[in-house]
Amino acid sequence: MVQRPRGTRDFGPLESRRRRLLEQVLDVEAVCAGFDRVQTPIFESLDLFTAKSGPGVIGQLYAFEDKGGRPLTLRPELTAPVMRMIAEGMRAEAKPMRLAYHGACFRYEEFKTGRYREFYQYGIEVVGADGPLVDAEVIALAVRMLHATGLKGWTLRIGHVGLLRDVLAGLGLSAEASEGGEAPTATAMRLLDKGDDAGLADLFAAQRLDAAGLDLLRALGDASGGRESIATARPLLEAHGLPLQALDALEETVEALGLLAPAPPSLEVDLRVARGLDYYTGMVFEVHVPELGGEGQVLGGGTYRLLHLFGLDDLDPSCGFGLGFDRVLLALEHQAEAEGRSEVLPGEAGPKTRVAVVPFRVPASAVLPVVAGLRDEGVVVDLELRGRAIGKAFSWADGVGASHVLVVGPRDLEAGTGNLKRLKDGVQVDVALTASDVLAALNG
RNA sequence: GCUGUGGUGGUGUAGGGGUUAGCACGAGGGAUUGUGGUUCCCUCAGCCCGGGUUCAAUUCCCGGCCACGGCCCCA
Repeated sequence: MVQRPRGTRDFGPLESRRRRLLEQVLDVEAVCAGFDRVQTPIFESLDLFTAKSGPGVIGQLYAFEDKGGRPLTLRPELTAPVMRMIAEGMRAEAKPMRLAYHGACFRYEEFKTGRYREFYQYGIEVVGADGPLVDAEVIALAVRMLHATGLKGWTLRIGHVGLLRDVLAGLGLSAEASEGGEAPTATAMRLLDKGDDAGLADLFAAQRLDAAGLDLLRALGDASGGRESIATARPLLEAHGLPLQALDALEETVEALGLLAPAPPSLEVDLRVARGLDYYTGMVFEVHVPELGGEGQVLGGGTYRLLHLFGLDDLDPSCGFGLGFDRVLLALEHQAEAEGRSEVLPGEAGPKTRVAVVPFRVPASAVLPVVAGLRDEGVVVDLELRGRAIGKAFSWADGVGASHVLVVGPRDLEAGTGNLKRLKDGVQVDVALTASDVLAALNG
């Protein structure tokens, strides 16, 4: 028995329908916010990702060579390919560009719930503009999308790595990497993001820095909560003579967000959010759900500089986010189960009218015109293909989820009619064998 | 990368060193050659893979693979 490769999944009819619905829900929000869908190849040049993330990523890539020896890889994410596409063919587009995308990505790593080797990402990018209003538009779209999916209980955390870097530099931490190590600021941001206070204290001691700086970081951490934390942070920064522009921008963003999107179930302005990636330069944000344990982050993004890698310095910085399609779906499924709902997304059960047409001991050609005619009208029609006995035909119709059965046997054929039975209550009527008559009976 | 638990028909399960490996749902056929979702009968189909211990392994041991969790990581 050949099995599917580790970390991959099959999606049956119900799951497929659910996935298409979720994608549609996200698309509606993206389109209404002026975003256009784009698509990039499933595989790319290996260089594209090593340029963005360093050579260390190769270990987690499905990398290979084609027959000409060209180094390629299945894409591990979608942001870099979209940036590449912009550099390659969208230089003449009106700016800023609002792009949305969805597709499979591949990472070779241990998989578990919410984490697969083949996984799906939905994302958007605003390219060619930056500032508090852009940030607000991006977060607002994320909020509107999650809101539209019906997801509950999620937490939005907004931070600002530019602000954080200012603070750390102001406290005397160097942004320069020591030989073979990471920069002290980067270490500090990682520790802050994890909430590792002891680690921070060690770092300050090792760097021979004033422990008063630690107190400031703790105070900023304590200031994290709702949007009022911005007001709390302001005097703290002022007291240390640190710049306030980033904080002002963040305040403007949060204010605009409140006007552009419904209030999230929980909002935290948390200046410790660091996202761990060094190409983020300004506002950063992420969304967590409680259902997924350690894999609870379902969305993340922010303002970043990547276009300069493609010679488009003038388009930096940009802003966007990636949404973990699989994780959002998992969280929705968990929530539906907890509430005893069988439908995870509305409408996933399929069409309510579905006609099973059974040619019973008559040539199938006698019913084919009405099958085609009904399909022309957009009715979902199943045709019995195995010449089953009448009783079995009904069992089959029930099994495929038909709402009605249209039986055409010798007697009907002679009269030019068929017998339409509504399975729900067993009501039967004879109808002429034309699409319009059957349709009328279905609606009546 | 570390670590915990588990793998019996398609699905869900019972059992257990020697068994006709049980049950339910499912699928196919029949009772019922023009009316299903009730009933009855028949059929289909299973001990994850490899090695070891043993007269004998689906059962015990080791390894692998797969699945489900918790850390590390997560562009």
